[in-house]
Amino acid sequence: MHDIRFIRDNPDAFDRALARRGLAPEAKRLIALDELRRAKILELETAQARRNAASKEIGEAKKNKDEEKAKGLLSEVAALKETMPKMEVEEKTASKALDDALAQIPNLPLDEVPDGKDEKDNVEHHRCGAKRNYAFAPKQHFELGEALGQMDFETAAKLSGARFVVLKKGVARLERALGQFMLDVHTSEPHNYTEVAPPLLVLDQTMFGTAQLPKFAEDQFHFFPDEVLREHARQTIEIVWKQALDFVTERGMAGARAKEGTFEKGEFDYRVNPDRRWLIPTAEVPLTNLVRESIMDEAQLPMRVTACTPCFRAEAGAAGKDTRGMIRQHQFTKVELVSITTPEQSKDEHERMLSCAEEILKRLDLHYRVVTLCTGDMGFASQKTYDIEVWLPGQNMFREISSCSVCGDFQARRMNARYRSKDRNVRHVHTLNGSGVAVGRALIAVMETYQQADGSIAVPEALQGYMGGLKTIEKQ
RNA sequence: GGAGAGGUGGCUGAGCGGUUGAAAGCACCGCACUCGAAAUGCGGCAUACGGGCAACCGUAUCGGGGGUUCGAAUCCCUCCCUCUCCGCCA
Repeated sequence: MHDIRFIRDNPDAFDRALARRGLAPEAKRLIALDELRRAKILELETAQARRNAASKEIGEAKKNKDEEKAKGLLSEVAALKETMPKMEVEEKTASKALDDALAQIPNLPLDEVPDGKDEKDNVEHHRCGAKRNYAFAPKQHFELGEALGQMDFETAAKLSGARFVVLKKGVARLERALGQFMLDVHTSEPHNYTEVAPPLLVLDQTMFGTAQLPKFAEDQFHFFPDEVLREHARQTIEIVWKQALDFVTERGMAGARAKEGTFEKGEFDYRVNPDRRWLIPTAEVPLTNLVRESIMDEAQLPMRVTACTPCFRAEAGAAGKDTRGMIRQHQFTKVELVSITTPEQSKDEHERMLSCAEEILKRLDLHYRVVTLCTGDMGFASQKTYDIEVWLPGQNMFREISSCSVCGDFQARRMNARYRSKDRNVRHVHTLNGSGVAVGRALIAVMETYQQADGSIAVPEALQGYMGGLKTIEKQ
């Protein structure tokens, strides 16, 4: 969420930054909404000030037994109160219009972020490790997993539909080992993140805080309690029934077809609904919101937290993409890193976070590269993002395994997360998040990288302690 | 799920219809005292929004929303949350 005062003071810079993301200018429209809002506030507050002053005068007049004066004031307040409800509604409407518009606008890229349209314009930052040579044609992870009898997509589809998997035996344990290993690395020196086990189900305002809402609702899984859905259905039917009745009364049955499709949905607010819960698409959501609506002490910053959680994504826009294998699932495990910092700390923290994520791949001895995302490929809340792409020999390409973003105060504004600086001022914190790393995709990378000619998987040294000393995953 | 108690500033805690944005204490900041520190004394100390070049002024906020009233932290309704007891349950 942007600060409207910044936009007011720097409309051209704001629009130029949006243009770098390939977006149309917004400053003029936003400033107009803001002016309307402020005019309405002024109008309302002037009336309230008069009402309050008059009320005090009434108190005094009554104390002085000046009934005449009290009466006059009373009628003045009565007249004022006639017009005030309308002002209140107008003020609320104007403020909401501005807030809604602001909530739809993505964060601005930092100066050093490369301009570009899509992932083809991302810029390689550096590489680590090298492609291995195989004396055979390397297979993809699902070929390996299915041949081992430890990765079962068909059964998963029976249970849950497409984009789920059932893991078994060594492969299941390998996934667990990866998560444990990553958490252990991040919670010890020198990374020093604090381990957190957060809720996986969150409220609307929490999803709004990290900017999954309102714009990306279709990418998420959510649910309402049954009684809320029943009530909604009841209201909708009532409204449709009434509209149909009105229409028929007005024009007779013959004209009814013409109006097809125009029946409105009920007055069910899909934007903020206190009865709704969302499955988290990433632990970034609960971890970042840990500090929502609070004022931190500067001494507590930077605050670093990590969690290993399941993540749930509807993958609505990815129909037909990566349909084979575990690359793109509705449910996957991920270790997430989140830092809460002061504005001065966030840029260094971003580099630090990237190196923490890289450390995992180094210890697993996986080949990867780091790219700086271009303006057109960055996420909604991000000011700057590094992706880590791991080499998959079976797929013969680099695939994203981590994404580290610095969000500035964009999320902090939405969450109202602040800190008290040493000079006693209260300011918004900066937030950062990154995968450290995606466990599902790390599993894929390990399987494809460590595959052997006979289809077995060598267990990386760093993981053997987590696998009870197991050195090879083989068919059983 | 049932019964009861309660939600006030960073914390503890008063207020229960009219200079109460809110006593008092703690914490914190400044000053004095001191070679320094402690102790003590004096002063300061909420957030957001709006207006103003500024000094400053206004509005809102005592869990959320709604109502009564000229006026609500105080009265009424409703929702949420916390605690205690009972029931159910992984």
